[in-house]
Amino acid sequence: MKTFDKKEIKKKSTDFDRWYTDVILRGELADYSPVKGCMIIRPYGYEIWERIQSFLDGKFKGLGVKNAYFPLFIPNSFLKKEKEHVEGFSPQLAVVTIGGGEKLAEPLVVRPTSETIMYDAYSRWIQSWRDLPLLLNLWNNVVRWEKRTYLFLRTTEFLWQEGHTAHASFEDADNFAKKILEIYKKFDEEILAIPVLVGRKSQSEKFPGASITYALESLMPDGKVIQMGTSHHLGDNFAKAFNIRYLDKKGQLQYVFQTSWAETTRVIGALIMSHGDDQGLVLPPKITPIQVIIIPVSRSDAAVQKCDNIRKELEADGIRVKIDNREEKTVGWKFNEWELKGVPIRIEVGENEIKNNELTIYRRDLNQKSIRQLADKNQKYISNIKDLLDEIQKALFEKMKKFREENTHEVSSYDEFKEIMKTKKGLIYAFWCEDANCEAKIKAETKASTRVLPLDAKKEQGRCIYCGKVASHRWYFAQAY
RNA sequence: CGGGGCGUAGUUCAGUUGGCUAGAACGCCAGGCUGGGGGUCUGGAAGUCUGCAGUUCAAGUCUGCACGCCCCGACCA
Repeated sequence: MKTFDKKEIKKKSTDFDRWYTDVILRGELADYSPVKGCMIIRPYGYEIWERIQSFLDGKFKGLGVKNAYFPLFIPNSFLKKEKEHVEGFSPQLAVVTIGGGEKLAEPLVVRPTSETIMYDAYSRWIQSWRDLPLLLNLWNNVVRWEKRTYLFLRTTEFLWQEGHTAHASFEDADNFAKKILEIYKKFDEEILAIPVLVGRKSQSEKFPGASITYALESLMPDGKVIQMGTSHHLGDNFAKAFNIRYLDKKGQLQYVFQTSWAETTRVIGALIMSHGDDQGLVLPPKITPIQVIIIPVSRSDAAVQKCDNIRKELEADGIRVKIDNREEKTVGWKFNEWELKGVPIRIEVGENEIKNNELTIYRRDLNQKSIRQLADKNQKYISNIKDLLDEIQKALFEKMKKFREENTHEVSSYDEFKEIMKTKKGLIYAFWCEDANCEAKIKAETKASTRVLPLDAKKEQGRCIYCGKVASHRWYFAQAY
């Protein structure tokens, strides 16, 4: 018997970056493409994206948001209308200068984000207070010419949703931006089982053109942090640049206040990193394409029948279940394959199970096999499996939450700060005077940047970790992906 | 965009001081025996050795240039 060559996948603990890439490629989530920096998302990975879309789309619609589509190409001049915006995005743009064999009069930018092309339309569509709020969302792709790429986390082209709303007042816009944050938080924590920190970005880290950027950040097992989503309060910056005005009830011409918010295929990267182990992917039950894989160990009629009975019963209750009855693969091969692909529960059906009226269940998150006796032949499997899926979902979240707690360091000296960044990394919670200069120096010296000021942060008295001047809040710092 | 590494079968790679009719393993295809942790036997298909130019009787191997990919930094969701 040949043993599985574990060298095909590096260990998560010792070769984290390599492990991450191996798991994606071998798990058939994605593949490299002929175009540098662009990735192919394979069916198994795309199915995860579809589940993400389906959950978020439903929640957005619950807030009254409608989906729309805007063009891939944006006139170059549009981007220039908002000063910070163009400065932020210029280095990353792909620009089309030739069309149909002829040089274009005005270059077209491949959208890096759609604010400008949408708000040009908004300026025509919004005339009256009755037109507000205007709540639109796009499911599309965007292009940002990244110098260095990494599957799912940083690719030149990526998929996302971008929501864009216009409101009558600053407060309305702020409330909406925060409602979106709640949706993202619920999604990240309850569906992806990844705990997030929710807060506000510093001036230097905010979206180019925004007044306030809110973000959700998650700590990964290697001690770095991934931004899981953002929700921007754009103030009236774009309204002024694009002249988006409405007549209020008193007949006064007013600028609108806007939000934009996004969550991308990047979260799939976070999903892989957060839960995976040396065997491969570990997918939370609520997001995985397949929740239960049934593997017939015997080829007897009785075993085949039993597999099919289990499948029908689980399917009837909405569980995503699949039988792997491929003739050409051996049982051991199938075990390894579905572990690599992160299926939460495996049910093995052979002669023992039939004879003893029991179920052999393998839990992917714990890599543990257990045998469950059934009281009689008519007892249903469903409650067992449903409860177990819930239990796994919770266990994955709790595990990550515990990890975050253990790797969040409240520090009071810069030496301590530096020491942590040099060794175990993780989240650092420390006073900062909010001077961009201190922030830049800390980043240059330790790689840690400010991540967020928690939404519920209380005002305290302290001294900036770097310069020692008076500081009123503690911020989260970490090295970001 | 800087620094490093590498381009040979689908994949990972081997290929000696230049001698090649270019190999292995895994994978793939056909069939047999199997089946509780990547099982096994037999047979088979598969290559513009990244490209271009040069040196040479002879280039996968040496030289130059180009292109591509991977890794590490700065930029970024």
